[in-house]
Amino acid sequence: MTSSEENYIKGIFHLSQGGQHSITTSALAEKMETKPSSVTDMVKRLAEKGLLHYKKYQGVRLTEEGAGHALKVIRKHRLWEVFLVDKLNFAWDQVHEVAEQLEHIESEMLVDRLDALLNFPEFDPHGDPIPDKEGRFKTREKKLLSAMPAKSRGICVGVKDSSSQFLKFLDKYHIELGNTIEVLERESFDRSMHIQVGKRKLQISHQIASNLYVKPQPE
Amino acid sequence: MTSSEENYIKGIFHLSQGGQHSITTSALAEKMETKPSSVTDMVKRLAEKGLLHYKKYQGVRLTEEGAGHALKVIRKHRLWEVFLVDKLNFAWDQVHEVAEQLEHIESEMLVDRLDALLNFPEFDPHGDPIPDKEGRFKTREKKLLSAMPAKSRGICVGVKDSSSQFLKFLDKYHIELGNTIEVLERESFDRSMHIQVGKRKLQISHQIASNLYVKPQPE
DNA sequence: ATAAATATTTAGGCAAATCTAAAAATATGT
DNA sequence: ACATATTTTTAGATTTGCCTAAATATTTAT
Ligand SMILES: [Mn+2]
Ligand SMILES: [Mn+2]
Ligand SMILES: [Mn+2]
Ligand SMILES: [Mn+2]
Repeated sequence: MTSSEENYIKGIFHLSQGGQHSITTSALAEKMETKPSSVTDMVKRLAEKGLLHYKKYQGVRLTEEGAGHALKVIRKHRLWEVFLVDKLNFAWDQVHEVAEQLEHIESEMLVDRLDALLNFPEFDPHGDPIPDKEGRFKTREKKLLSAMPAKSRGICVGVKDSSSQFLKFLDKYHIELGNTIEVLERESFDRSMHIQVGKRKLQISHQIASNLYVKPQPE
Repeated sequence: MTSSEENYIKGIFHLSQGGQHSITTSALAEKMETKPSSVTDMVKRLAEKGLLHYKKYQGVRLTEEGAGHALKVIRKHRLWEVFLVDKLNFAWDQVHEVAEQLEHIESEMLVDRLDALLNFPEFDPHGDPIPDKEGRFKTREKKLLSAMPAKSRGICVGVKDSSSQFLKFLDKYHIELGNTIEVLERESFDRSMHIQVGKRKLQISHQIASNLYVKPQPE
């Protein structure tokens, strides 16, 4: 399987996580930053190889085999991200591009040994779950901070937007995965929020709150 | 630069180390395990990009830029080999294939941090020198064991053949880089040698002796 | 229900990297 | 020197992955 094929499979997998049964040509074209005609070409090849189901004008859906392959690529991507952060001291906004390359390296031994070196991490630096050898991964209860009511608390467990700009913004305000965040007050006018992170109080816009995942805490 | 282009540049660089001024199309075709006509195509493209000098029927020679690029790829290849052996416990006969893939990953930060993680190694698991950031590398005096006279001693510092079969053969007889090897006697008939490795005495064929490099020791 | 807008596919082309077969240049042997 | 052998290049095809423009199917709006 080529890198390009793997990227398409991964793109389809991610779009499928959004709940849709079938992924349209145009949605996939947008995701892959390519033209719909190129997508049609590629999905025909992938259907040929048994990695997805494709009927003209009906969009695509991964086969078991296709989804399995997607999970392997995602596993590699996220393990490499952990490696870059934990072992090479990359910042969490610097790892994605390199992981995009490393995820295509073929060697089962490499992946498994890397997994062991990193102590079998269950989540990547952005809070996304890492599939194990069999493709299984932990899910955890999480809600967008923007969906949390006033007076509630949660632990920051992930980001929805993992762009370098957003991650650097979080760094600037010292918001990290693992922090406890309490919602002090919600402004209905602009949907901004007053929150407390550890001892610090700050006000964040809706845009920020709607890209941070928290695990709601009791009490 | 594509992986394929990098592989050609690396192939030419290695052939050039054998002393020839100019590398012929057929020599390169053999090295790259491809057809001469494919080589002609590729070297035209590489000449176009300024990575090598090419005149029809005259063979090729790397430019400064081409050689510099080759050194970068070789640096990455050998650093990754060290990583696989030192950090992921690969055997020295298992690293080459994976390093062939990893050497094409593009990220200067990755290479430099990896170098640091490994404590700036100067030689790879097969005894080959690792170029530094500027492309400079240590050379050390080394001779083929087959060229050592009787009663002489040397330290095993490298292999000429780094095929998995040869490396596994050395493992089987517990011959490792760093071992002191003494030549006890040379058989002129079949050119086999009686050697002493540490406390152990053994007899090795010319084929083995002519693929092991030693650094001659005084006395 | 029909027309207009939108989405998707097809057709035809291009660049990279490979191949085979044929042509051209170079090297070798008597 | 000249014929023969070898090496190298060219010509033409193939596959992957992409493009643009045109054709076709589907969806939406009147
Ligand atoms: Mn990523
Ligand atoms: Mn990630
Ligand atoms: Mn190697
Ligand atoms: Mn090596």
